[in-house]
Amino acid sequence: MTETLKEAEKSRNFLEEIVEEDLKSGKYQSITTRFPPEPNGYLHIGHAKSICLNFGLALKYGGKTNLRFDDTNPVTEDTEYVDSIKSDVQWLGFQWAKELYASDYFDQLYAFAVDLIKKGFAYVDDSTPDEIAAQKGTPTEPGIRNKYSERTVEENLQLFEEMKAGKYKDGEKVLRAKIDMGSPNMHFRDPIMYRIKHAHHHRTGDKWCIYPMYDFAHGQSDSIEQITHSICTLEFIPHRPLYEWFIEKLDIFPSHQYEFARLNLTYNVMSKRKLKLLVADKHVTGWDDPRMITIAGLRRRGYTPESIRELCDRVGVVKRDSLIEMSLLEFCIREHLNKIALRRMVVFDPLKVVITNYPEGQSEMLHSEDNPEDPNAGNREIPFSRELFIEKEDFMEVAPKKFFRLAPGQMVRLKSAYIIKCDEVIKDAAGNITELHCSYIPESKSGADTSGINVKGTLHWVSAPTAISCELRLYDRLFQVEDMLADDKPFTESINPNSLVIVSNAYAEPALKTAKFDDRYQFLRKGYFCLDKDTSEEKLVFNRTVTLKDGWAKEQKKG
RNA sequence: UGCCCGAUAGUAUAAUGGUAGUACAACUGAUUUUGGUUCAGUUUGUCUUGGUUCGAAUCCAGGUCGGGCAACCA
Repeated sequence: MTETLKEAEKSRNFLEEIVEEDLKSGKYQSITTRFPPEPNGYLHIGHAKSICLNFGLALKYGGKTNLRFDDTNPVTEDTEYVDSIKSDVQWLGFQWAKELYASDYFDQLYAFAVDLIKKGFAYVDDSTPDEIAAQKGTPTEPGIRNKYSERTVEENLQLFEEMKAGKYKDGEKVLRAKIDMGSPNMHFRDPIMYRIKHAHHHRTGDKWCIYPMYDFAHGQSDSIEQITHSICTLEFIPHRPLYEWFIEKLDIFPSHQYEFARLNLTYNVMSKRKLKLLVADKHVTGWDDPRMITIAGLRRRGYTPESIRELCDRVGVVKRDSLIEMSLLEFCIREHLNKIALRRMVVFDPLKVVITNYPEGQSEMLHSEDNPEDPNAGNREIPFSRELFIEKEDFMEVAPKKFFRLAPGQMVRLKSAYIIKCDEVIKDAAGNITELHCSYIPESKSGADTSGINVKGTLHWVSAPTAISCELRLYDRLFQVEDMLADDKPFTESINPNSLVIVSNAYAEPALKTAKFDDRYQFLRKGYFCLDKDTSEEKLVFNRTVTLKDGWAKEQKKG
């Protein structure tokens, strides 16, 4: 074990420090956390950070984590989202102790509300939403209490029961906590606990027409489950005193809330509302469009759970806002894919090459490693013949001196095959290059090279007679603005028009005919790819997960 | 002009009163049958002003800057 690794092990984030202290002091024998999504959209990579944190903490310290759906607003929620969330959490590699729903606690929550009414801490308010907002004051001016706050306990009890019984229409009445209309914390100005919604709930059906607000559901749900560490994002900090107030007045298990900074990524939006809009307005093909930073999108794009967990590990857990560079996510996926991806050759933009000194009709099978990083990955055979395809961009008629590829009179190696020399450039009447005539060095066969020739460049290639056609989907960032949160424009105006480029007819080596959905591929010198679900009998479709780092592109930029 | 958070290289994070370190990014170079990988190296940092202290990124005070809070959303 190296010195630096020891150091790294010693370094704990602030939540780990809190948990360790709580365990050490005997405050808790073991910890329980929860991941509490609202089933109103698909999970994104920001949720992945929360998932890794909540499940990771419990895993590290021998505790449990519940998956609890915060389903207190029936009009936005749906079982489609419940299903997707469950499968995404599992795909990320985590297993919850219990699958729970805030709606499981509706009866208990109602009883809690009755308890608070009896204690004089809650009242039924008939004001309209506008009136309530007006009476709330502003951050710099205190609010005012209305006459409804003076209702008796008996009156409140009866009215609340009538609300539950469906006697009133949506918005006609609310139940409010009686706290402090002059509090500098806006959340203390008699927050709404229950509102009337005659809406069908995805789990409780039509049993209820009143639903608890987040503030009156979350802390108590935590408490019911005996959550020891309730971890949420920074914007809930002002809610914490209220979270504690309800628990104290109800005199129930004291869960505690801790806040960390949500994950932000450059060139991305991290808001369910915005992601939903991208789907609804068809800027993308769906929640699992490979350009989306949803878990489903990343999965389809070819990201591995390992790489996403690695990112969440690396970004850290702190209380200050941050914006993580996409290059870190790309580093994480390249690091993993480099280890596991099977190497294959695919020509995106073909240029025909005829090996003039290779006999017509002849062919041979060449051996190549499936992954040079992993000797256990095995080998495959690649056909070689007189007619090949190489990448158009790998040939230049007039080449700069650092161009280590093909040019008239120049030699390159064909990966796992022979060294070839470009003898002649064939053009059509319009002057376009149609093919290259090259000669190969028979003694330069890969693995048995006795030619003594050293070449700077190695190209990928595909034998023409056995090439198979496939479609390639090349993805780029969905947005053009680095910091989307700081951007004033409507976010849809920053969409990258080139976020998807389709190569409809690329040539692949025959081994890809049997490509599998779970396998990851590196198309040599091009990038990492995976099979897309749109693949059919007639057509193979591959998604580009991420490009390879491109040193040549950098060199060119320098001019 | 209220209240609550926060501030360490380009980005992110560590140092818990005692040598400012790590990763990503960038840049050099070596290796390479992927201009990939790998390896070696370089550049860049404690918001500010005071105070406490032998000693401050760390503690205290003022300021500056950034974020959040006035949904019958979560």
